[in-house]
Amino acid sequence: MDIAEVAKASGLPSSTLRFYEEKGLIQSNRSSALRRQYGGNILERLALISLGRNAGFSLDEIVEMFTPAGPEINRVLLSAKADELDSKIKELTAMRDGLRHAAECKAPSHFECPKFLRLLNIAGKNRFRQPSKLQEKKGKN
Amino acid sequence: MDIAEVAKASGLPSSTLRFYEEKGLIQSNRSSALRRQYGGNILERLALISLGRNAGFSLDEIVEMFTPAGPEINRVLLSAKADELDSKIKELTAMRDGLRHAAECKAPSHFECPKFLRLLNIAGKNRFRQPSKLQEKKGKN
DNA sequence: ATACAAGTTCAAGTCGACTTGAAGTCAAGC
DNA sequence: GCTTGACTTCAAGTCGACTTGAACTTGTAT
Repeated sequence: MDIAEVAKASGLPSSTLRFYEEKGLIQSNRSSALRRQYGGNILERLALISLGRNAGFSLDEIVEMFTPAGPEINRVLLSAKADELDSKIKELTAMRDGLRHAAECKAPSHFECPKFLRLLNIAGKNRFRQPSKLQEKKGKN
Repeated sequence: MDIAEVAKASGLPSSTLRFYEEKGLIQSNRSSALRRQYGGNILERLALISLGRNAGFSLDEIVEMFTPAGPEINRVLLSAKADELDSKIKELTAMRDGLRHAAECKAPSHFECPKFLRLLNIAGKNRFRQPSKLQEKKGKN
């Protein structure tokens, strides 16, 4: 597959594909002179990347997961990420319920409805400055 | 409360408080010459903002929710946001389960384990380019 | 042979959410 | 009356994830 095909099939612009390659997220072999050619698993890989991004991972984190740097490290990382997702899910659930309520509540300002606030407080364990933002500062090299 | 107190109580640097004010997220009355003074509800408001950010709303979206621009519009917006959160929650849940499995799975590369991939595909309804990124392009005036 | 489309590199620009820096204001303490 | 320290404004910088632009090479069509 050449870059245009992959771009079309994935919906990603070719600039993004080049950028991902530069970041080490995907690979290509240069068939002819300098043109990129992609293998059949490229779409699956891109889907995975997109999924990871959707779940809140940074590109750097996704790179780390792809390359099994250390066998132990990755498992720990994965578990930790799962835990983060778990609390994020709880938060979003509370937020969703709060929003649903607010959409039906007749309080003048949604954000001042006591029921709404109570719902939100469930998620508000980590108020203000979120301590784990799902992507930590990572300081590459 | 002056800005230092709010900063300490909220954990937000004063630069952020000024920035939020500029964006219209919070207000202050200038007591003495030019120094900001904040009312008692400021912390609640900041908590709400933080919560919204955590849930994936942009600052512009949060501003819109605070100001009841049109009574109908906001309800619709809120419902729509709740729906978005709902699908996001489903995605994250699948991702979390996938990660949990991967953390225990003995496949060489986690992202190549078929069970992991199957789990992820549940979330993969919207593969690649995510169509609603939870923050839409909004083009302010 | 030449034009053209599609690829390439590399540098710079964009966007949201802040942060940082320079330069100035002001009340309080010495 | 002058320093100090906490505030102020405004401009510019940062960071991640891309996008855009300029300049260049290549394979195919005319």
